[in-house]
Amino acid sequence: MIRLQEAKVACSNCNMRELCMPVGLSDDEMTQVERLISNRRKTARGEHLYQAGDDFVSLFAVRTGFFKTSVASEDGREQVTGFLMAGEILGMDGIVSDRHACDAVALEDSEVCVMPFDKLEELSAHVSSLQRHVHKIMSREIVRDQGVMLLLGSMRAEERLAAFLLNLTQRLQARGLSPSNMVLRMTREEIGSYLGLKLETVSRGFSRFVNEGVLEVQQRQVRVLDQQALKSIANPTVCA
Amino acid sequence: MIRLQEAKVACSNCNMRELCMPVGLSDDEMTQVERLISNRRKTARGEHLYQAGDDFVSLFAVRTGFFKTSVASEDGREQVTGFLMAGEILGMDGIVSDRHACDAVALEDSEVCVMPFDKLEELSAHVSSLQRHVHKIMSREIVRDQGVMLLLGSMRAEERLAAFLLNLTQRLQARGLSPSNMVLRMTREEIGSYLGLKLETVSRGFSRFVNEGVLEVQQRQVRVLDQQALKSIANPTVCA
DNA sequence: CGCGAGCTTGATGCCGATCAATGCATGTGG
DNA sequence: CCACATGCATTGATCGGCATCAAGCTCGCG
Repeated sequence: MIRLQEAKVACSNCNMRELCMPVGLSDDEMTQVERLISNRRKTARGEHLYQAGDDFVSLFAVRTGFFKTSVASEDGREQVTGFLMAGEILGMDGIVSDRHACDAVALEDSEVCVMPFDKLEELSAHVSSLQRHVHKIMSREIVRDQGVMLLLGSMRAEERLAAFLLNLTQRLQARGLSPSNMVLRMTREEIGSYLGLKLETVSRGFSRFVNEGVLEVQQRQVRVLDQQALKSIANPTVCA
Repeated sequence: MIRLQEAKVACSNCNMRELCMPVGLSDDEMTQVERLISNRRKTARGEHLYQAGDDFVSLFAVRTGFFKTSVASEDGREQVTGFLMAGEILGMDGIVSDRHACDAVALEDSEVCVMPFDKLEELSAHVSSLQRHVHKIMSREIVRDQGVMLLLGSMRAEERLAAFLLNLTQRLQARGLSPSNMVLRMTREEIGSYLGLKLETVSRGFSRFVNEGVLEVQQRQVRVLDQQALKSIANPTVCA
């Protein structure tokens, strides 16, 4: 009889493998990694995976679903710092002080693989490709953040929006999904927070793109009609 | 006879030690770390320590001097992503793709300790406190970047400027320097780029703070007269 | 069905960008 | 030592993009 517990999906079979797992592991090493992350956790839409101030114990790999991360200033302003989809890693903000520095909230019912960080460190001391992988994941996050700074510091509203949409299409494509047809998991307000804009500005941007024939938008359903146009908007001088 | 080569300053004697070195190393481990970073490099004011696209080989610890890091969009806009002073670590942007993703430029004559990254990984596999330290340094950078996003995405011009000055005072204080008396190493334009503002706006902000009795400013010489006022400007609701 | 959360769209206003002129310090060559 | 150039900073005037305020719309859901 099948257990009522969720059926285990091993990393070696996981279709997100190439996104969150180092390549070139031996069978033995793979087994060790699978033991490390044998634990899973479901997070319902709207629930926190963790909050600022929580003890840091584990990193999380998104298996299914969609998350946002956000930081709040002391006076209550919230800044969305990222949107995360399957195969991406959450929680690295907590390493430095053993407490999480931001909130992570599921924007739809989601499931993550739990990776206890002390175990991850221990194993990566013996498996150099895993060690390298951990470093690359953290470095990737640093580079991504620099890109967001560039966006927030030097782009105008419609450029930001175009860059945001392009980024989404690329990440969907990397997962074998349609890059032109997507359902946004977040509200206009959350997009605005991420992009340093008000929700009305985001909405107007979408409307403008629709009028220009770049997008079709129906609520959160977005279809990219002219990816090239998006690129030229996001990066005017190069693509004009 | 003393060698004309620079006299070696061992990490164990370096006054930046507690900033860039893990605590609790045994003598033997400390020796290994010192061997790892035995190499130094001087960078004259205005010169690049590295540029976007350069092969990534090493991390760098600032020994003396001052750096900025910046990313450029394809159409040439530049965004300053950080200012680095003694004891801080440069180069982690290069790990993910084995190429540097940003530029690092010395804003005054500077010297860095060179830490070959493959050696650092090898050693950190054997010295767990070093491994942990590397992770913390990268995590700290991620958290810092989130703070900059919050600043760029949700603060107004004078709030940004106040937060920037407060951050500088804190870092100077951590180095045993006067938190109230500082010489800015960067131009108004570079401050503006970092804060997502134009240089005129930065200048006007300084002038306003001077009128309000919060600062004294003479060119790049800045004296903080009222740190509490700066805090209440940076974070209006909490400190008002 | 009716409520409420989220979205769109319009009117207005303000903050910071832009444009422009001047000031100031440093350096360089006559 | 002065004349001039150059880079950086300050300050004023004006402009424009996005925020703000406000009203109505859509859709999912109890």
